[in-house]
Amino acid sequence: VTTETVRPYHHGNLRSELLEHAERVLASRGAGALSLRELAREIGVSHAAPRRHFADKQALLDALAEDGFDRLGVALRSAVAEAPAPAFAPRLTALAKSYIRFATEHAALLEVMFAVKHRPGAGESLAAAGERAFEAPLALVAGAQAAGEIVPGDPERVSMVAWAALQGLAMLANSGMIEVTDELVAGAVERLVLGLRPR
Amino acid sequence: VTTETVRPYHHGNLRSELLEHAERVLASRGAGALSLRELAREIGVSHAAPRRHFADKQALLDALAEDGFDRLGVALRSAVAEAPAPAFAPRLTALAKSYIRFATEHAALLEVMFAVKHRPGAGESLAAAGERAFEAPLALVAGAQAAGEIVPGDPERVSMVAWAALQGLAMLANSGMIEVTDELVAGAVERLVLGLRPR
DNA sequence: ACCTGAACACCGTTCAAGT
DNA sequence: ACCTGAACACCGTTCAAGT
Repeated sequence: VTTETVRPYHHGNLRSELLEHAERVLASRGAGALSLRELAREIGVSHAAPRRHFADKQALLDALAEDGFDRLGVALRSAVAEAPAPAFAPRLTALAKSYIRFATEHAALLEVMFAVKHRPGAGESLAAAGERAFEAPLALVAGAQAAGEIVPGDPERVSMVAWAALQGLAMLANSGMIEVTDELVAGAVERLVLGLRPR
Repeated sequence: VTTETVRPYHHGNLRSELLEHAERVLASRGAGALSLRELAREIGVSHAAPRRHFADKQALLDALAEDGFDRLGVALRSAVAEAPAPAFAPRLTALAKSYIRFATEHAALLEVMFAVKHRPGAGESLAAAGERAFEAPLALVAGAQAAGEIVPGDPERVSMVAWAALQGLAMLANSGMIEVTDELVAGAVERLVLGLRPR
């Protein structure tokens, strides 16, 4: 009996504490440093305990990715809302800067989010989270199409180039091959907008 | 004394055999399945033997990445050379298709090539290989600029959007989030070319 | 329902010793 | 110079057993 609070046998919120610690490891030491045993050790629980909440390591990674998509969605939504002007170009610029910021500030998380092969099983709820994150960008494109600001056609198809370009910029930046500045992002968006002009 | 050839104590070309086996594992089971011990086992050498040729696992991955960049460079060079017409658009299309083909056919290798953080140390020769791979695309852009086909300016900066877009398409395809067809690539290139038009 | 402890089959890395 | 064998400190996963 010490002054410390006694750890109950039933931890109570092990799942969320695992995710919390995992995110800290991800941010500070990268995806490669994630170890279920270490997480359990730090939380003060047996190495087999996480098994109750995540079937395996991949399940934990999927949960982290899902959470990441949710947070990305919030960032993108507010970026569109807070853009300096309601026209397409300024909004896409705001979106792009927000996306690049998120990607570079959460490099390891992004790696997990876009890890090769969204598994067919877990893909269910993870894919849904991914789609939700990109609702704001899609709505922006659809709106600009309705206003005749950009080329018509399937919004997903039309916005694919822009989406891919941002994804690529983020990735190249994170792998240390280029340095992404707000200026470079603005220039890239300018060309993307030109490419999407009607006619 | 059997009919088998006797394994000499000094293997002779352990380094290249390690790389060869590693690439097979990469292609068939992904980067996560790569194990130095397993490679050594399959080659028939002790688990400590690879240490002589690769300081650690990362050194092997770096060597694989460097080789990957070399092969990508070959593919891109011949794509430009074999394009249907010498103008910018058809050549960029050929380049894009070749890039996407390489990326999707060697998904795990691409993952290794663009793994987060090109380490400061090994980056030396790896970064050089990366730059060599993109010489052909850069030359294409510079040539098109000289011919007045696309906007002037630093070729690296000008081609960044296109490069990033292709990288993004490849990555999204590899992570199973989109399906990349030749048609989609052609459409993306079309918009990129429009965005690069002078004026 | 949730967690523990021991066990299994792996890892990467190091290092004295062999040829 | 190049490789081996044993050792160290880890992993993820499984499963009977505890509370």
